[in-house]
Amino acid sequence: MQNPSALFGMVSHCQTQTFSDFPGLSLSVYGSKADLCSWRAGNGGFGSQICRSPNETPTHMNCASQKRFSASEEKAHHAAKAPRSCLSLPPVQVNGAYCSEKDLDTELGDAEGTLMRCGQSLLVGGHLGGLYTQSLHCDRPTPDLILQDGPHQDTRSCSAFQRTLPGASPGSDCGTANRARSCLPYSIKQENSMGYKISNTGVHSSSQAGFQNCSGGQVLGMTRDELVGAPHVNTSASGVCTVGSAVSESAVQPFNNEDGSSPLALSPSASRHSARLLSASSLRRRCLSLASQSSAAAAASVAASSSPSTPEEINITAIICSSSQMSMVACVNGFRSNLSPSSAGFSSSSSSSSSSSPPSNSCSREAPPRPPPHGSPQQHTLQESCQLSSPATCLLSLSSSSSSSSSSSSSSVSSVEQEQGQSQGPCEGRGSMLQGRGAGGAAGGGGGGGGGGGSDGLGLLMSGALMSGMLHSGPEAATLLDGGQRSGAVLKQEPLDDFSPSEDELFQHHYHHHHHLSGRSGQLRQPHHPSRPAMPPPYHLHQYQGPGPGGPLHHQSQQTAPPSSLGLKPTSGGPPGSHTEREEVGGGALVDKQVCRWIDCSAAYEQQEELVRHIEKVHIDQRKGEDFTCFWAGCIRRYKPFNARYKLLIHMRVHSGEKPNKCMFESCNKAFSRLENLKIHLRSHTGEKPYLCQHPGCQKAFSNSSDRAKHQRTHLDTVRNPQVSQCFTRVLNLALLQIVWVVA
DNA sequence: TAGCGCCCCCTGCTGGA
DNA sequence: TCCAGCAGGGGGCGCTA
Repeated sequence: MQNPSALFGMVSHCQTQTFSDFPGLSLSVYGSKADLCSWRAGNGGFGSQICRSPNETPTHMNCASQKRFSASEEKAHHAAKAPRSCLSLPPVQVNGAYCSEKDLDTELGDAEGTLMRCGQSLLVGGHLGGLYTQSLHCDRPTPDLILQDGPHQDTRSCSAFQRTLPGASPGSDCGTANRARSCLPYSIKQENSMGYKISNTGVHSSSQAGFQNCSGGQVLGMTRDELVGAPHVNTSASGVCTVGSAVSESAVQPFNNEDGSSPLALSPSASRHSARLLSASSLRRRCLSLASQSSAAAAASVAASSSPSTPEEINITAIICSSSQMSMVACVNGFRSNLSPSSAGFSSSSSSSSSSSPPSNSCSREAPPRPPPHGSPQQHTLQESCQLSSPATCLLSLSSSSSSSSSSSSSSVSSVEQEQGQSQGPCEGRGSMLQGRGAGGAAGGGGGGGGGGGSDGLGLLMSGALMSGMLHSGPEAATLLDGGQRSGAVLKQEPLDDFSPSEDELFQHHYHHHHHLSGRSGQLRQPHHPSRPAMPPPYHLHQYQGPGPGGPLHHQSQQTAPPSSLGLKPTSGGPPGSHTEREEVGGGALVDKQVCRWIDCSAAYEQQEELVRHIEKVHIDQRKGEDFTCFWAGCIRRYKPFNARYKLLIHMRVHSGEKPNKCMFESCNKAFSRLENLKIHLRSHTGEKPYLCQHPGCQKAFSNSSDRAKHQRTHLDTVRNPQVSQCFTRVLNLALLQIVWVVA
């Protein structure tokens, strides 16, 4: 059998950052959904041949997903991989020490910043508490040494540590993208895949070049449109990289879904590098998973740019430039959140960020209620007492700021936040989402939430640092640590989508309930949010008579149990029964009611079946040709539409608790909302394990592909490199010191 | 032929043993 | 580490207008 080292995982959309402190060491971020399954068995010697030839086809892959390669996918693969070729690599030197294969075999596993020989793969991210484990694969078709996302199943995100050999010439066989990065050994390539688009090579290369060449400060000072429209930026003198058009493409676009468009809408041109589009959420996960790596990278950049004229600039630039795409985005967002629409200088904004806002993202439930809604954004920022360090918050910040800059006014965002603040205070249960939005909205609002945003960025880095166990002690560090921990905690949460549900949900619900509850708060809400996507039709379900006998029980019962119905908890897709409320009926008995939490709907039923019918009839069927968006309060999808009615229908089972697929085995009363899950469950009865490990020589079988994927990653985590680990340890320490210094 | 519904498969994540 | 469950996304297939 052919060695499955065929590396389909490469995608041209990548960014690479080099560290002047470590000549020849650079960080690249790759990504592609097409990075499917394959790994290197490791039988090649150091500097051995790599990769696949441009003519190789996916049929060479030893991959469980192989069969899934459709013609279009293959095309995508070929388009993406064709430019790549394989070269033999000589041993390379890292910080004065040559990396031997032995080194690679023994030290590389911990992931953060490791070098690999071309063709090798390794697992990264596994140390992040199981958070979004990723793998790297070295597939550098040039005489460079790369660590790059592995082609295994966890292909949705990729990061790579690329080490370029000083003086090495770009691989002649490199495609446009490769040439782009090869020509700029000290550059950053940002993955453009992020889902939506990244189009063709030409565009990519140019944008990538822009990314590689622009300075962080420049970029941060730019608007999203500028980022998009100005892919070419001069290279900073230090060679420190850049957030450039890559950010605009991969970071901004994916998260800028506030227009109500599906992710696809953001991709006018199909990507030739990715057979499948990535969801924004998955992208964020990816980015998050790279946090720790980015920390190290950040430190490297910090070291590289260690001649700061202004601390803020230096630090921020370092942080941002050094971050992986993910955390880079987060940091950018965080700092961008400090910028007003007119956008003051980057450094100044960052300065205000670090000085005017608490470094820690404390979330105190005892925080005083928010001030009146008409405060300035800055006031808002300062008054923001609950800034969870959700990276998604940062992402949202960017999204919000981006969208707000182009389509919605900052005031609109602020007003919503203020509404939220008024309605539920800064830290109510839904906080993680709402605050995320809050920060994001603040960012869009022109500086509001800047502190939070800035902290978020730091939080991400700290989070990564924490994961690496390299924190320094001290009050500042402790503060950051707290933030970082929070960040880390939030990182594991379901990523915020393009925008928080909180705004509309809260508004809708609060508006609705406040009206129904005779204005408990007495604060009138604005009926519309200008930046919101199309809202569900006004069903006026107050008058709707449900299909069930007696019709729906209206929500007035919420007067006695409003919290759950207000979606204050991120039940998002949450636990079955989250739609259930307990209502006191005549005689004092408590009866569970199946409450419809569709926006602007207050129907409640005694029977789940009635609720299911209600949802389907009223909320799904009436959607007709509209996008299939779930407007369930607190739904984690944040109004992101499904591409098919059926999928919305299935999704609604999450909220309704419907589980029509029951296990037919005796003594097994389990039921499932999806047939697929039932089938998987049945395997536990039958003992069927159709998923076989594809690793040569491994005969393990699994009942589901997920387990197999995890297992297969263990095969990748076999190489280590002590030198590189030391490098990144050092880099990480530097980054942490820098962060502490900035905050202090 | 396009649109739609349905299904299948893959994937990621989580929790528990 | 493995098992089990949940849920989303992409794509294929068949039916229908």
